[in-house]
Amino acid sequence: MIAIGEAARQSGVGIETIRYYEREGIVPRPARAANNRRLYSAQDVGRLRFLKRCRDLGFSLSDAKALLDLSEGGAADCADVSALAQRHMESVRRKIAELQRLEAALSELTANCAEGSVDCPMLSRLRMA
Amino acid sequence: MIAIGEAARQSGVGIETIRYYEREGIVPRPARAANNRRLYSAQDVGRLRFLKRCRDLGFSLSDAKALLDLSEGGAADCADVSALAQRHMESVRRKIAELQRLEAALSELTANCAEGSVDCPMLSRLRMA
DNA sequence: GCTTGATCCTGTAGTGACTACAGGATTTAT
DNA sequence: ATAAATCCTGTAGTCACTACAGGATCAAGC
Repeated sequence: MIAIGEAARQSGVGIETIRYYEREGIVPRPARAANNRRLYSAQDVGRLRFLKRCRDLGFSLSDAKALLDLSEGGAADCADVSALAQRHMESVRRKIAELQRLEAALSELTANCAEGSVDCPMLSRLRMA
Repeated sequence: MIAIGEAARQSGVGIETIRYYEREGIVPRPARAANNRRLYSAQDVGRLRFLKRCRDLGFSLSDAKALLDLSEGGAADCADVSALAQRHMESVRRKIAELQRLEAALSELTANCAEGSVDCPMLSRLRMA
């Protein structure tokens, strides 16, 4: 059993974030030492590492929690996991498309910029009625 | 001079958002009718439309405010505008790259999924020590 | 035994950019 | 006269943390 600082180091999840996950019920309340300090088992650290990986993959915290629950539930519902991941992938793809739209628009707006024209072409486009 | 609802319709900025911009000092306080209701001029609506376009291009509210200030300052500093836009474009490109990384990782993780294997391959990867 | 620094605790408030009420006043249309 | 729409102020909620404040405890070195 290790202290919260060591659990943070081993899992990659920050100390304050671990306490936040506990408050939010994302992870179970850990054991406590006689001095009231939190004590984490290897399984606790495993849960935190799992959550960290989900977050790094862009899953929302509630999706990460759902995946964790699926992972700990006896039946490893691969289909459920896959569906969740597919939905997330589609949202990632939509975000990429949206950002590419932004990039194209910005690129076009700034194209005629910095040519020393009297009125900045980007600003006039943004001002258009 | 028009009421806030009409200003919202004409600018595309929501009523609550307009009041929020006013509270935050993004736009000047508008005129008021005798009954204390806000009254917007064509210039006010123009400012809101300008901000809406900046936000739709992904600029932060403070960047949008900076662009608005540049737009209203006498000297249309095209170079400043361009620099701001370039910085924003780079952040957009970084976000695209990050999301593409996510997409690739998700795609790889789900590749072997839904094959009816005993243990879901995505979950086991997320659980790895 | 004492000091110093590291670590831990609880609880609260801040972030960005809105959004959603609550509870009330006034205006417009029927 | 009444009903529906619009407006007002003020506060709280969203997401996922992050940053304190203010204190307690612990470990290491002298």
